[in-house]
Amino acid sequence: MVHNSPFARKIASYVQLGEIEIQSVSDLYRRRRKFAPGLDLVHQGEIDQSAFIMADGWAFSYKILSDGARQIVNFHIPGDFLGVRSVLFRTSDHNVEPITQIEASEVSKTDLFQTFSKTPRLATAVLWAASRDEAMVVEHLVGVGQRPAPERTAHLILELSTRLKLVGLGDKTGFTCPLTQYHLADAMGLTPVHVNRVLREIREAGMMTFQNGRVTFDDYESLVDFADFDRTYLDQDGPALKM
Amino acid sequence: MVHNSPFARKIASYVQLGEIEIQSVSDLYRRRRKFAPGLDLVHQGEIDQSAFIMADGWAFSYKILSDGARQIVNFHIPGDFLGVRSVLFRTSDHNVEPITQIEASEVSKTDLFQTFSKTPRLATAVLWAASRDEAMVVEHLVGVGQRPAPERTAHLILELSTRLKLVGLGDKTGFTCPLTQYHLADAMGLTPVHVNRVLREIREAGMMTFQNGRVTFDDYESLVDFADFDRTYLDQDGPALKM
DNA sequence: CGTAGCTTTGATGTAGGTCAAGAAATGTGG
DNA sequence: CCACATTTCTTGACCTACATCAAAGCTACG
Repeated sequence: MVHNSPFARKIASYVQLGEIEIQSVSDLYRRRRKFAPGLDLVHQGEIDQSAFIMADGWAFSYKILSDGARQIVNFHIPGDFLGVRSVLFRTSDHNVEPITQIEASEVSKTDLFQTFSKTPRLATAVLWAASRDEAMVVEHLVGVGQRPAPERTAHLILELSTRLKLVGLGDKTGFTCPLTQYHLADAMGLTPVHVNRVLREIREAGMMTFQNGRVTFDDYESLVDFADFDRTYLDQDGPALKM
Repeated sequence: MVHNSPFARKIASYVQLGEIEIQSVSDLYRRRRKFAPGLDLVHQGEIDQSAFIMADGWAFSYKILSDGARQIVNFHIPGDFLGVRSVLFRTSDHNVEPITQIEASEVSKTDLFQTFSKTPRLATAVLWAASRDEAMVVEHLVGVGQRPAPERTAHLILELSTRLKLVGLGDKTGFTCPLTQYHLADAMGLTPVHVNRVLREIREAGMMTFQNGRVTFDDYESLVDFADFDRTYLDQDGPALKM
């Protein structure tokens, strides 16, 4: 039922859902639409932006510099609630583009605020998710600023794996992954050519294989070790619910 | 009076402050303490963290990797409200260290929520400030990922200048700046040695001088141009107040 | 079944890192 | 207010991680 949706599954792992919350989630969830790959669903500078709950597929948010360089800020997978910030506060300062065909529910500002006042617990969960996203951006900054390319790559893949496992996509052995090496490159501030070499290196070290739309962990433990990946990162110890 | 404080000044530029709001701000503001440079006021992993309103001095938030590398995530100046995220949601995932001696008001979780329910307009302003901080982190990621060192450096300094001007510190000619080249290096993912060379280059190009605790703009227009600095970045067109 | 988007590899270039060491500045105790 | 210590800054010589340029082989799907 509702709990089968990635969003509900994720939310439920943060807060105990009661009758009303389940109803609200299911309301938000019902109005799903499909979006084609490559067509931005959020763009920079737009006002009165909606938020989106991702139900299926992959997307990414990014910024473009005047010289055409693209920095991918984060990837979005099923269960993600994206654009909370733009909705709450003003114009969007970034773009969001689907990688695959995606299914997402558009949540208007009004809907969001109504849901918030009806079900404060849900509001907490949503804001908690937003705060998790922020932590991820910080982690990306740390990676790009301080980690060498191979470790950075391993770290990014492990982060994705962790997030995917939380919504029931993929497991310890690997996951299905529609990203191209160009996506990885723009997320990590590297060239596609170098990403390719780094992936080969990691593969030849027997740690992980990124090929044919699939990531396979050949030695998960070594990879975690190599990337210096914090296992508690993205762990939900739950939000400050007692408030 | 109250409006002379950097925090009130900044908040007032977002929302119209009424009687009650001014009172609240002034309440929060009164309980100031001094903190010595070098002693972290927030550390990673700590729970039930307070937020802080910076009244005077400079600080920075950062993360340390296991190999000792440090990534500075942002600098904090008077008027900044820091730690909103940690307070609202859980344990802190980063550290905050004062650069100079600072004066800051500690705002407990309880205080914050009380203020929020008493003065919703203030809540909006605070969340808006938090969202601005997030935008800055994204911009830092873009810089570290895509901009060459000289442009990156120019951009960071211009960002600081813009923020400082908003709270009445510094002007078009420059600002007082307690940052060392080590700070700049760790914020930008460069070595101090290279930062030094880049600063020289920028200085010799007649654009800006970073010396003796002061940044001087020798040719502001060229610098903005060189850094591809968006003049509307950090502009407050105001939050979504009509809600 | 062709053409456009990916991936892979090689040869070569360069931005920025590392190592080293002296010069300024800044701070501290007497 | 001066010696001395420590932290910053600056510069030079050299090195490496990653970029650039180029081209060939894959894959996919219209």
